[in-house]
Amino acid sequence: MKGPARQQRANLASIGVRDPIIAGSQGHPRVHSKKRITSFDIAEKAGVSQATVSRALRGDPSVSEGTRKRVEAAAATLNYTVDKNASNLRGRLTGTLALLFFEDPTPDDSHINPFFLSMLGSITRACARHGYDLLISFQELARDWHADFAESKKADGIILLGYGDYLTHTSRLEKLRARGTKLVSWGAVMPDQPCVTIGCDNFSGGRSVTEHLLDQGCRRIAFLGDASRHFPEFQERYRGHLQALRTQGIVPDDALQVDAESSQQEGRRAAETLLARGEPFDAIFAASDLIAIGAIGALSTQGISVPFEVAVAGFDDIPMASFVNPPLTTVQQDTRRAGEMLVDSLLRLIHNEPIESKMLPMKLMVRRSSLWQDVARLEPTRED
Amino acid sequence: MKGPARQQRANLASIGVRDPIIAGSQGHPRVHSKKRITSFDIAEKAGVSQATVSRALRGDPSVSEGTRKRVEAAAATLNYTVDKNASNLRGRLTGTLALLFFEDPTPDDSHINPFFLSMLGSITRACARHGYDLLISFQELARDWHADFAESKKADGIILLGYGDYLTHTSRLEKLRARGTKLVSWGAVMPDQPCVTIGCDNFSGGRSVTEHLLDQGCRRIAFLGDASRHFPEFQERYRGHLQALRTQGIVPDDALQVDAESSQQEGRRAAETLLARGEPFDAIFAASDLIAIGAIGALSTQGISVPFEVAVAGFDDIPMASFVNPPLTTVQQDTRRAGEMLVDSLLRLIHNEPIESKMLPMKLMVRRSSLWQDVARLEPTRED
DNA sequence: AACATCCATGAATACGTATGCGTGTCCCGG
DNA sequence: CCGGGACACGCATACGTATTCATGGATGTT
Repeated sequence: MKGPARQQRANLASIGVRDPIIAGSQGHPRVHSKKRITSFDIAEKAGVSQATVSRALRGDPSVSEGTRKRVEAAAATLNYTVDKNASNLRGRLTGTLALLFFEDPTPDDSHINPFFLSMLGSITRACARHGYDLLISFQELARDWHADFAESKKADGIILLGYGDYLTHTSRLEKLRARGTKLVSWGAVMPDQPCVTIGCDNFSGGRSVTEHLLDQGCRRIAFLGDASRHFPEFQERYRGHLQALRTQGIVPDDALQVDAESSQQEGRRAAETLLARGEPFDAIFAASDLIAIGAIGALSTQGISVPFEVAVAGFDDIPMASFVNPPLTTVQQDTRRAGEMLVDSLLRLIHNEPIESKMLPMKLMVRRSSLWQDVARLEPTRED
Repeated sequence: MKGPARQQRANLASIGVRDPIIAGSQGHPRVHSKKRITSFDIAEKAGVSQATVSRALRGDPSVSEGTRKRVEAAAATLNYTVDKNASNLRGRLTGTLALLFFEDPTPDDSHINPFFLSMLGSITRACARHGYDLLISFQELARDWHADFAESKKADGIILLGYGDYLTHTSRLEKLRARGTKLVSWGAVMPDQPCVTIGCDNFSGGRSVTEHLLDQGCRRIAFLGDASRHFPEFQERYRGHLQALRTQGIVPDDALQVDAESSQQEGRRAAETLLARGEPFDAIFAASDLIAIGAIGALSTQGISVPFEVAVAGFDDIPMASFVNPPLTTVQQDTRRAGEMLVDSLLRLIHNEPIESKMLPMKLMVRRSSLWQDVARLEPTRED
């Protein structure tokens, strides 16, 4: 026993000086009692030490049952909550995952791409199920996003989400990985991925769309979507498209491909470009549903009937797809499963369990927009 | 001066013992140099004290220009980022807002209500614009949500979002407010609100829908939506509906109101219930677009034509509304503006500026689903 | 030239929690 | 009656930053 030792600090019924051990120097008299309730208060109330409070509250087995109950009761009475900042500072985990969302290059600012909204929903849900919070942050591709989040320690891991080639910022990703930052990304699963990636099988998806259109008897199938390497997902879909064509012995015609990013405006524009070229075509494979919907609008404006004159298929199966007229044939990405996988993978990574990139299967959803041949012209307009 | 004083700590070129002042006892030799880079390291590198680093990095004007530059350079070189946990612990702000999202009572688990998804998007954007991060958390109404977030100090303020009567958990809200928690909510703006609320003018919106239907010549207008006090928004819409009727001297018929929560399933069920009652009706005012869409499905199944036999209007103007067939007449809530206002208000609250509840105007969007009377049966099916 | 002033900086904490280590107590076998 | 566990728990400290107070030097004033 060395003197009066450091008393339990507690600010419940306490006065003036905060910390007796240094009371000699000069304690700020801090009168305004609006202090935060801390574990010391709980400790006092429960008649134990702060350390025991901490242990009790986080379920340390070395605390006896009775003590735990008392502590919990005291905490409940005082409406005490652990300060996550302090907790995170001391421990090293935050119980939070970060979602970095990369904008489409065309931020039309009004609506977020519905597909990502859907992913957002499922990721949020998956996080909730695991007891994690989700920190969301929009990012412009140009910015120094890696710096902001890397070590700011606000999250235990990062999920990268977005269309486009954000994954090609390899140097940044490398830096992150070098520092041990845990991250997984959504996107095209490519051979030389700089980080673990979960994505849908865009290649197979693309192939099955084109196969379906070919089955309908279409022969000149246009592809609307940016096929450059800046949009790996689109590129994969395009590759699938080409392979399906070649399998049938059809030689792809470059004149039937028009670049477009994922929005209705772009889809409309692309379709108009296509029409302006004067190349005959009997089907459109749009790299995303939004493009498809925009394209249908353009065709419709020009009095071209879908699907009777031109069959159309999209990609993503956004909720809208089944409600447009005609209902849109498309490829469904299982966003629910995808979100879960992203979160699961990230959590495993955080716990140092082995994980690897994975490709999810896709499902072709055939609806009226692609039923080109001799199809029932009977039912004029009904929901699917 | 008491002895060698506590040296600048720095772990860059340092060896073994971490903290010289307690070196006497026994310092863990911590060999693995995977230590975090701290402001002390920057301080050493820049030849200043840790305090100066902190000041320089957060733009304290008392730091000279030269010093600041040197510090910034050092920080950049070492890839240093401020540890938000420590920073938040010391300062009292987190630079983060929390969004508590209350599930619809019917969590169909696959898709989030599109209206809220839209709000989510605009809130996220607004936060980003203000340089705040957004922490998202789903909540079940039953749970002790107030405890979890109140003082966990992960966020500077809270936005409450959800349909339903979560705002009536007055005791919880009171507790929060008593503790000085900053919060704003989205919802029906009612007289005795327990906290600042931003909401749309549901009453006027409801009234204008019914006025429009009356203008079309409809006289027996059914209302599909829960009109109980558990859904204040719906209730307000219903009140607006009733007022419009009474203004025209029409006596509301209780048989024309069917409870429904906001989902397609519920809409379908409600419409079936209505039909089963055998009461004649010539229009449906659905309390939300999802309900409306479900109802149209039910009518369509029974071979009842919309809008020729029954006019239908919804509420919310979710993206889908303009794409269903027929395009749905509805009331637009300006989610973009709403999200901005929520964030703005919360930030003001945090900065102790005065704010008050506010109601946003709504806009009636007339589309084909409600054009009941002598309308052009010409155009069979075209996008809006 | 002496003194008040201002500026840039350093020293010393506090923020609230988690945890390694040590200690007192109780129980049991010998 | 004693030694050795096992068990619960308290002590002291570190986590990394922000801020208050003190300080030393440069500048301005009479």
